[in-house]
Amino acid sequence: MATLDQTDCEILRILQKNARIPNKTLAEQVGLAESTCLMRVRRLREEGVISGTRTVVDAEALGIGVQAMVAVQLRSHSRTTVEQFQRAAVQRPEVVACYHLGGRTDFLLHVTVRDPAHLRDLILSAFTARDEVQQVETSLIYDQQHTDAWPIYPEARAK
Amino acid sequence: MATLDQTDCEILRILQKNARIPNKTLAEQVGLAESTCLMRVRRLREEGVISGTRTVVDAEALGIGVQAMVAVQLRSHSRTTVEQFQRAAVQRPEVVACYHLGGRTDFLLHVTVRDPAHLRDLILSAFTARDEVQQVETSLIYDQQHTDAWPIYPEARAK
DNA sequence: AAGCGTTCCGAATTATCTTCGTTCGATTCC
DNA sequence: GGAATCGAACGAAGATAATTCGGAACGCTT
Repeated sequence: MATLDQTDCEILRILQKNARIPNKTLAEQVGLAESTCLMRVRRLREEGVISGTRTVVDAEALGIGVQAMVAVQLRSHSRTTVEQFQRAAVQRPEVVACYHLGGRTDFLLHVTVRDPAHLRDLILSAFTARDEVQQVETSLIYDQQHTDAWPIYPEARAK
Repeated sequence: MATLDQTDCEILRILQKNARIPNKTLAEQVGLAESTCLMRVRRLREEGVISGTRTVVDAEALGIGVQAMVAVQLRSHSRTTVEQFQRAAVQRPEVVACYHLGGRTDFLLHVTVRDPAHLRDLILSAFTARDEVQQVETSLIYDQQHTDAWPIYPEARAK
């Protein structure tokens, strides 16, 4: 499968920052005709390089007063145990991200809750209470920053 | 400032999943006329409830072969030290997210790299080498899942 | 019940997206 | 070498969607 050329990278960089930029404007910025630009974007979508679009919302406006990272260690690392915990974790609405890690901690859960009391309830009922969980360590998120575009490394588009 | 009503929540839930849904379709799904729906979306944008839109790309297609969470402990917790480290971390292109935490670890960095060698180079040169850094613990990300919509708690829209 | 503000609607306008036929340059195949 | 083929790009026309606008319905206050 073809690799991403410079124009593709440019398109991806712009679209990552703003998914709703008009195709017309995007075409101008990358120096292509509208139709050609549209074709490239469509191809990127069809090939799965672009997997979706998201609207970013303000956590505070949603009533999310507290965010935390919850590090979880499991008692056993059998496939069934791991998968069972993961399923339980991600189906909690408060859990917005679930990272399965190698190393000391097995899972890192990014949770979004109303307030400290809500956090406590969530952790006690959803994590600590589970049999397969050995240890839970919660850290409040004071501040978070996200880049608006992921890096692109040359020779990309493996699949 | 007004609170989010049920329709707003509905709109936000749909837009979080798909930022490029046509306004026409969105209006149908929430049971509003196009013009009214458009007005509500515009208001949400103006009020900062919607802070932007992002295109999600496939990490593998970008040449990102390895992702990791890097937990960093600083030697000092003075404001200047913390801010200095944070600035240095986020300006690295490989760092796509930087969480400032309370608790044992000070920072959690989500890094995206080509391969294990790249990871090693990044950690040694960007983190371990820094004076303000006391300890670094790296965990590979085996798997990650993100919810496609954050929870919305009643009585929202504080500001 | 009248006044006021808010929310909503639908049609007309404007802008954008998408398709299509064509051109151009590079590569391959006689 | 020269014709045929392929891929990528373009621009105009047609389809689709976004945006604006005047006015109607609703709920509250007075």
